[in-house]
Amino acid sequence: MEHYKVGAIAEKVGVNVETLRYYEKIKIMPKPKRKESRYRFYDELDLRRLLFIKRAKELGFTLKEIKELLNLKIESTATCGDVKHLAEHKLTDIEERIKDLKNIKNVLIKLINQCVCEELSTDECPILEIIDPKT
Amino acid sequence: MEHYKVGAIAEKVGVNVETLRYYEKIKIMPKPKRKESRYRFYDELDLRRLLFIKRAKELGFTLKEIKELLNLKIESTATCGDVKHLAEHKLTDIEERIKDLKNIKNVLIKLINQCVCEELSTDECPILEIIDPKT
DNA sequence: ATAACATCTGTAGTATAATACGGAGTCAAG
DNA sequence: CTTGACTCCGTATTATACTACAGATGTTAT
Repeated sequence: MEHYKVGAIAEKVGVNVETLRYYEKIKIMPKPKRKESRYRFYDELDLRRLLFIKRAKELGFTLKEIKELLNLKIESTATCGDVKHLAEHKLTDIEERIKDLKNIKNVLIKLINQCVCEELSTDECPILEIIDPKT
Repeated sequence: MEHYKVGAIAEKVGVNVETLRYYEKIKIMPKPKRKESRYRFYDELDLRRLLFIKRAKELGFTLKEIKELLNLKIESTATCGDVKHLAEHKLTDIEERIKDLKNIKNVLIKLINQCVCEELSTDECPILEIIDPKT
């Protein structure tokens, strides 16, 4: 199994070393193993987790929400319903995000295609169509 | 044309009155008209703009990025190429976001379907499949 | 073996995006 | 015509998410 010192994993993912310590403190990353030197050592699973956190943040999730996403797993029949409920809620949220991003995408495509330098309506912002597109 | 005092538009959109003043200060919302009372008055266009800002923020854009999106418009042949370039860049970004959100969506769906309370693999986090799905 | 560099801990500081507060002016209902 | 709600402005404070620093210890390349 591959393993990384804090500086190596930080560089690989493109975050600051201090960020890793911070994530450990707020318990979004687990406490890594230590060598006799007391240095932190991370593995592939940590790497994937960190990559996920980074991307989810870019997608607009807070660290709190990301923590929830990462803790979604079915542990027993007892909690199964709760987890399912939470996951369904997240799913709805994500479907709405996708929908809205697709709207933005369409407006951008229109904007780019208009960009053949035709005459255009004065100073109207095409982006505003996103929220309330002209039918 | 409909018009709103600051409290009215704030409530309609679901933001704080102070937030509107803040957006004005950082120039992401334009300076609204004032009545003799010096009260701010907003119109439908302001409303749409504010709604867009709110949603774009939830989608993970910073206020700086949202400002850029809102300023995307083709003003003259001179800047046409630049705007097109910027818009294309944003488009790529948005397409990647959609792709990643769809991955998360698929994992959540799988998770929800597993939720018929079958026996499940120990304590593996299914969410980690998102970044690097098992082929 | 001795620089140069990485990591350790704890604490302090920063950037972004609000959010709150104080004291004064404005509006609208009874 | 006053009283309570709304708005004004400037400034201060807060929450989130880092980011930097200091001083000590551990590692590595020559």
